[in-house]
Amino acid sequence: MSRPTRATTLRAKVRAEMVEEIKATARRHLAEQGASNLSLRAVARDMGFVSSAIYRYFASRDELLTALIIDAYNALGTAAEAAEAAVDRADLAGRFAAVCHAVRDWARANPHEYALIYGTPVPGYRAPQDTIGPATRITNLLGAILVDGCATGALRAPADEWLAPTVAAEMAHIRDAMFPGVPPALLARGLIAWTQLFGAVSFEIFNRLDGIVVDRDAWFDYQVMALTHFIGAQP
Amino acid sequence: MSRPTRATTLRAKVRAEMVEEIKATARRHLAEQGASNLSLRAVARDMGFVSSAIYRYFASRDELLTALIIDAYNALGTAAEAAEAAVDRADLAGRFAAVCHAVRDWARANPHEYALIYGTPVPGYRAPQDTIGPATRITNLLGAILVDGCATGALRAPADEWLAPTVAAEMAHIRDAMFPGVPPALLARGLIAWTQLFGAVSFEIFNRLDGIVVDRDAWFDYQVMALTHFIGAQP
DNA sequence: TCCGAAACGAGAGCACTGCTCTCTGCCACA
DNA sequence: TGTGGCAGAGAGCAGTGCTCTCGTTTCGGA
Repeated sequence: MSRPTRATTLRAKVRAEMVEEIKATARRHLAEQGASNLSLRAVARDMGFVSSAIYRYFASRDELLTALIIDAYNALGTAAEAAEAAVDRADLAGRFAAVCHAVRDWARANPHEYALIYGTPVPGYRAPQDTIGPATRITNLLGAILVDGCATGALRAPADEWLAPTVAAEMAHIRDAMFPGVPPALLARGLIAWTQLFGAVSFEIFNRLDGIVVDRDAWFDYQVMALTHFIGAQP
Repeated sequence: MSRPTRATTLRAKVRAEMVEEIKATARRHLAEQGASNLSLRAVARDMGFVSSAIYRYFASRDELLTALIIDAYNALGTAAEAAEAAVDRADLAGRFAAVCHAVRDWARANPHEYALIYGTPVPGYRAPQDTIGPATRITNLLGAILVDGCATGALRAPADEWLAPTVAAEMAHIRDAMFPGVPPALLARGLIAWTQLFGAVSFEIFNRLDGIVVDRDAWFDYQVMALTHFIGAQP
């Protein structure tokens, strides 16, 4: 305990690099064959050693998948945050569109990783505690747009909206916990926008649009426009 | 060729029953463990015979899954059609709500089957031709509401909508092929409603709402209400 | 009514999977 | 500098999808 966790002993550093390398290889396999076919043995083989060696770094296949899930959430979050940060703070519609397009672009570039985090939950269910932090980066980003809009007066509650009492109460609770100053009726619309964003991206990534919509870019733009209007932001 | 296909020879009948029994058993396993863990051997074992016997009826595990997918589409379609048919034809909002609630109810009652058809596409991708017919029953139902509304004048194109030329052209094409009389701008909204419906149900079924929304019924009602308004139907 | 063909289920076997356990060599650390 | 602990190898277990072969049963056309 004298000099206990010398943050990075050489051994720890090598180990961390190994972990990264395994994840990178697994990610490559993922991109080629999807999550359900991800084989620990194949990953090990690909790296030139035997399958049991992987278990020095990940206790199980599920643990590897969980690590990939967390990385995916973070990659998506980073991409969206970067895109949103590049837009003028006062341009709420622009910020919203930036998030939407960043999510879609990342999903199209990494469809299997997107499926990993926004597709069917694979086993009974997973989502250990470690994943919820990275998972909320997108919602925080969207929520911040509402908060800023309300703070400057650019956004206000939709006039003629009626919320069921329980819904209104839940929205108020979320507002108090995370998004100060956003009226329940507006927050509800924000939640719908969040749902719709991932619904739209999932439909595209999971081939629901095949044979229906050809110009996917234009169609997505239209959907973003509709959502922008729905939350009351001025384009 | 004299009495050639005596539609149901005894053998054919027994065979068909066997197929149904295998599917039923597989469906049971599915409900317990999800699609990725569905084991042909386990299904066979459960039915009291050896795994190779299954291959007399299904050429592969994927073929069994495809059969289950088609059944799932049909079960969902039947449920939605029945619910919608029970509503007064002139009550467009009621018909729309009936479809939405039927989809959600069926999904909650059969989450793994829902995941099978609206979750991540499992292998590289499948969706053989046989699945697209049953898959369109919901869209036809939703489209018919728009068609009827336009025919009676209860629905009209949203006034201030601007569609990109390619989107407008694609909507016009879909209208001509399937939904006569529905203006492009309204059809586009209908497509968004369709996307949003399954986006909302998927979010609920795939646990995205955990820790966010408690009263799922009220929340879904609210979403349906917003969509009803969005397509211009009077509640 | 009878016989050939077709269908059927059993069983062994192949190549693969995740995971465990044991063994050995080596090297970073105290 | 000596060594404890870590890394990787390898064998092995139980499970998977799928193939092939082999008797048996049973259907149905002549």
